[in-house]
Amino acid sequence: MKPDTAAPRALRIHASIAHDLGVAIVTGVHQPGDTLPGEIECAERLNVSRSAYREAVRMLAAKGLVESRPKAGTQVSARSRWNLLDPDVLQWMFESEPSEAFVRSLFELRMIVEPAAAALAAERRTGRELSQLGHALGEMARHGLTTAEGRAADQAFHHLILEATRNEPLTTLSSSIAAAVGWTTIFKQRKRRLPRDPLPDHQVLYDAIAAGDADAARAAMAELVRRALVDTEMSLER
Amino acid sequence: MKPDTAAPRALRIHASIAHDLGVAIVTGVHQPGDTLPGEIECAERLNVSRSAYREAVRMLAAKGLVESRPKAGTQVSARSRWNLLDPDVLQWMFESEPSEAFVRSLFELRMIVEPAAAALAAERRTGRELSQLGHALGEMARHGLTTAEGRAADQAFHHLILEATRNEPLTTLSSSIAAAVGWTTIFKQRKRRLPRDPLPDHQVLYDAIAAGDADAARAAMAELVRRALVDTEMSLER
DNA sequence: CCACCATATTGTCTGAGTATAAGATGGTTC
DNA sequence: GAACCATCTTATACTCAGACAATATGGTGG
Repeated sequence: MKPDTAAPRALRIHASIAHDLGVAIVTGVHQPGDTLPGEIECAERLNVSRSAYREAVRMLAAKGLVESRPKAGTQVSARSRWNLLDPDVLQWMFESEPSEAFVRSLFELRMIVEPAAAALAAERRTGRELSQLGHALGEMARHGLTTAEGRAADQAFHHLILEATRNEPLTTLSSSIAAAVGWTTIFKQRKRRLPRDPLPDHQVLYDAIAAGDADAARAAMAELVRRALVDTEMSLER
Repeated sequence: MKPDTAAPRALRIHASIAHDLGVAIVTGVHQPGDTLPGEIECAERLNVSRSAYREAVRMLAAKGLVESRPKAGTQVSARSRWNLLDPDVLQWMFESEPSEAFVRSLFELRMIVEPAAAALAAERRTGRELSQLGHALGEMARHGLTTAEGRAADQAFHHLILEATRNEPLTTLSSSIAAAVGWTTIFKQRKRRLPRDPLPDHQVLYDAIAAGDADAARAAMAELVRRALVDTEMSLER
């Protein structure tokens, strides 16, 4: 299987600056309301051209992190203007120990959205999707969650459920959050033993979706999210 | 009262190009997978400099609408990569008659999220927030939903509820969607008589939140979202 | 209190050169 | 012969530099 997306080997300069600046903002190095130094000064300090720096700032502005105006300079926006659900912003938050309050907020949102998504999927999944779901479940069982293949199957499983909801915004939302949260979890936890076998819960969820039982699917997914919260808390506390 | 955000009088060139290109993409003029003409050609065609055009593309890339790579050019990304919950993207979608399926998806998501938010708000609202909520409700009653003041009070009412959830990501999500949907609704409907007085429903919601009754708040908000769906459908069908 | 103005800062333009990876090319292996 | 792999070419985005324009701030004067 070839990589589905040919990602650039190294981040472009503008992207890497956007990343660094973005991280600095979400971690509070630059607080909301702060005015960044001028373009010329920043660009020189980073040893990049003004255009590269400007493109980075435009990206952050597109994500609501900063606002630029002539004469006023570039300010860090109020948190309420940040696109907290932007995949990049989420990733930046999780790159450096997000506050426990934020993580809990995110899981609170997942707890609202994902069980509802599972219920929709149970009602709308096609036969084809069901069989793909079954295949992913089988792969998870074969390889286990400690292998790359197993984790890929896990992600495929959850992604298939989202697609089965036939709801694009909901799919976007859930996969963004899951990606950011899940990535750090598996990264920090790879040595640690998983506290409990997650497969039975997945099996229950699969059965509910197969049966078209929305309520059972909702309950099973709620249990899975609850487990993910526990795992994430463990990996963040240490 | 002075304007809370000093918005630039006119959109900057890069922002206006990002807007136009963004609309062209979300409306399908440029389909996912399409490769845009080169920077030089596009910039010339639009009579702008390459840097302005590039900054526009960078903004769209930050929202997941396009992907640029040397030699390959700039491609419109698959819909699954779009940040459908980005406020700008949402606004662009609603600027030109979104598909009914998309609108229904959005309301399906609201129907999942907003009642849950109301329930959280009922449990967590402070006394101060409650009194502000009461004030907003009073302003709505005084001015009615046909006046600017009344609509401002309505928005304040709903925003206060979101803040009371103490959940930033959830607040971001709901206000983005509500802004995009609400904006088009009031715009297209301003001449039309509102089909039913929305105030009683707001009153019920307020009472539930005041009483700290999560379930009642959930139900009341569900009713409000249902009404909003009807209003939006009416304004889009015509 | 309002109107005006100076000026710092971002915004825009031009033009040149570099780096990347796609796609063609040709060679190698089964 | 066909499929695979290494190499080269080249289109394209990427980066840089420097100049000028437009904007809105914050002060100044009426």
